[in-house]
Amino acid sequence: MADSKRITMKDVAREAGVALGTVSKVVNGVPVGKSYQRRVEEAIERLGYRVNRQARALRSNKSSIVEVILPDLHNPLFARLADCLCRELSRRSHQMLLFLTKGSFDLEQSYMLMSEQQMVSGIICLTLNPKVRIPGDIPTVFIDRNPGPGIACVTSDNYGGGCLAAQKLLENGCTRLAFLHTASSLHDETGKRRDGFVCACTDAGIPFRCECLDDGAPDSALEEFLRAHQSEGRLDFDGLFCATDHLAHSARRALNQMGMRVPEDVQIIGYDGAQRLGDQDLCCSTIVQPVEEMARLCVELVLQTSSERIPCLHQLPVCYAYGGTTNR
Amino acid sequence: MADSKRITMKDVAREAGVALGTVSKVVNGVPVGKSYQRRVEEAIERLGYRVNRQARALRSNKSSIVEVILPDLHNPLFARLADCLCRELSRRSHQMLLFLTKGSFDLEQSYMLMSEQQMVSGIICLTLNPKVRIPGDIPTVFIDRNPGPGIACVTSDNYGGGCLAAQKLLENGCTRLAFLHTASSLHDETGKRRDGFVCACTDAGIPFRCECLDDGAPDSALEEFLRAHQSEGRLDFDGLFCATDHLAHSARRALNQMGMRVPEDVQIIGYDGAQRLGDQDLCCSTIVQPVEEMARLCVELVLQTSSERIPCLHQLPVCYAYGGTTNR
DNA sequence: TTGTATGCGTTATCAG
DNA sequence: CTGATAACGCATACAA
Repeated sequence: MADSKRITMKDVAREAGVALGTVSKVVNGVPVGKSYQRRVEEAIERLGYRVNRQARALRSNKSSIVEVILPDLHNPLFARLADCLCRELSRRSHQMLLFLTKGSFDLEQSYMLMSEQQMVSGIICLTLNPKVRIPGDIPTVFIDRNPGPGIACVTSDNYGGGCLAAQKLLENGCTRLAFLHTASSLHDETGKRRDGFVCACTDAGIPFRCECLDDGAPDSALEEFLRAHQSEGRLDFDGLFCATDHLAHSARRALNQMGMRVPEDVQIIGYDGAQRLGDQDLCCSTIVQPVEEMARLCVELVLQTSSERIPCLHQLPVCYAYGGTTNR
Repeated sequence: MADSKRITMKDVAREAGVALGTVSKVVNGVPVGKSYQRRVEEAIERLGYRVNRQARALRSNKSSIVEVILPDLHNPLFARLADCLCRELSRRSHQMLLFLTKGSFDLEQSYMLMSEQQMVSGIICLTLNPKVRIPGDIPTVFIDRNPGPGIACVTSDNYGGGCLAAQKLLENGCTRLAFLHTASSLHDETGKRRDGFVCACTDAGIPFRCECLDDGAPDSALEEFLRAHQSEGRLDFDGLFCATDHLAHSARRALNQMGMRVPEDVQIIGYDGAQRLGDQDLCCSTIVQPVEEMARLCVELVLQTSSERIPCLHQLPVCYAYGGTTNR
């Protein structure tokens, strides 16, 4: 309203009595004569000049915007991820353009390709579609999905986490284990949670079973599963590893409704490290993903010059945390 | 890598054998000769052309990006807000550039002014700084903060919600009430939660007290408050309204640790409608904010042409939801 | 060193 | 209704 027209480099140049190019150099940190430097800086200050990023992007074919694609922000894990990514990008003078797919393959694909019209400097994404096509000429980092050689992937140590969950249940006195997951909670890299679990059980010579719940009606499928494994008021397993905290939480509730006590009758471990209210206590005993480190690494990888893309699969270590659904 | 250079309108024009301006018209839906229309569309399809939004923004001085400023995404309310805003913007062919301030006044201000270099088409923000300066020439919508005439503000009916909380506690048999909040949970519009609560108590002739907890160490301040109001194993109030679900959750935990039972000994109502794991059960009985509607309205207001900015304070209705910390 | 001129991909103006 | 042309704000190769 007040200032009807934008301040441009040309205005600064006029105000400082120098040429346009000189202003550009000062703005971009290119060395320039000492007195010119001062005059330009003063003019910038006086006029309140701010660089127009669109014009810069158009001209230099590079912007300070990174595109981030996630399923949603309801899942506390994704919310934390978005939070950390945003801060880390800010710290490195970049901005986050966020897209939410709700798991839709079509949306994943169209957002993925939107970079072609946006001139973003990179993409960080967590997609479900196993064969999403990526724009060839832009740095891309996947989370929990390994699209093949040359493309970076950041994930937690899912295999190790699966092992760790089994070990912790055994340490806590469990003798028969079970693993629960939904189809969507076990795509690509995260599928290794089961593999690690299975391996640890096998190594220990412990009986176990794995069950995949229908994504459509997980709650009723969950209840059905539990009833099928219950006889005379007891379950035929005493330790349960769930592929996500979300599932673990549902399982705990269903068990309580069936009159079973957690952790007395059955102990549960989830995966993610989701907290109840964002920054308070865990909602279950769990394998904690190092979200902050993962975010940092994603940003580092996506911003680094494409030349040095050495290792493409990055697995970050997880740890176990007590959250009330195990003995300790 | 594969395609070394971008496809531009010029390429399409050459391919279709028409002039540049004609392509632009087709792309922007401006009427054009039937046969030209077809030829251009075919060329676009054949070449896989996509409009360059930066160039468009530079030229037309308008982009499809809306800047959203929030404190963080750990708070489930903010996460839901960001989620809904993102979807709503998408639905209207816009993108969300997200900034997180963690409540820092400086960051709020600098992100607020960043729009000046980004050519965004609007700002939706939830800021704490009472006198943040807004860029004059860009549509801005505040959440939970009313910066004065002419600037749009979207909020839940905080006053009505405060009343409702008191009423519900009374309905559930409480006879002495208390209100708890932190400084940051009670800024500007949200302060009316207390006003409504106070008014309802006064009208009903019910004794009550209000207490402000130190933001720095809310947990210890909380405990101290509770102990001060406890004698012989009983509290001197039996109904507690907390300014946020977050606070309500903390209060419940602290009370449990002190050996008090919720809701038997004291009933608690929070504010927000935060869910435990994003889409599961409420973490306490609460006054639910209509987040989705608020997001929709924010987007509508920020995108509408600045001419018709009639009412500037929009209060959306809240409702009460049982979440286990009251009798019903 | 500093200044000048060109073009990034679009949109908008105006003359055919 | 169509086609050439001039900006938009900035970066950069090139000339001074």
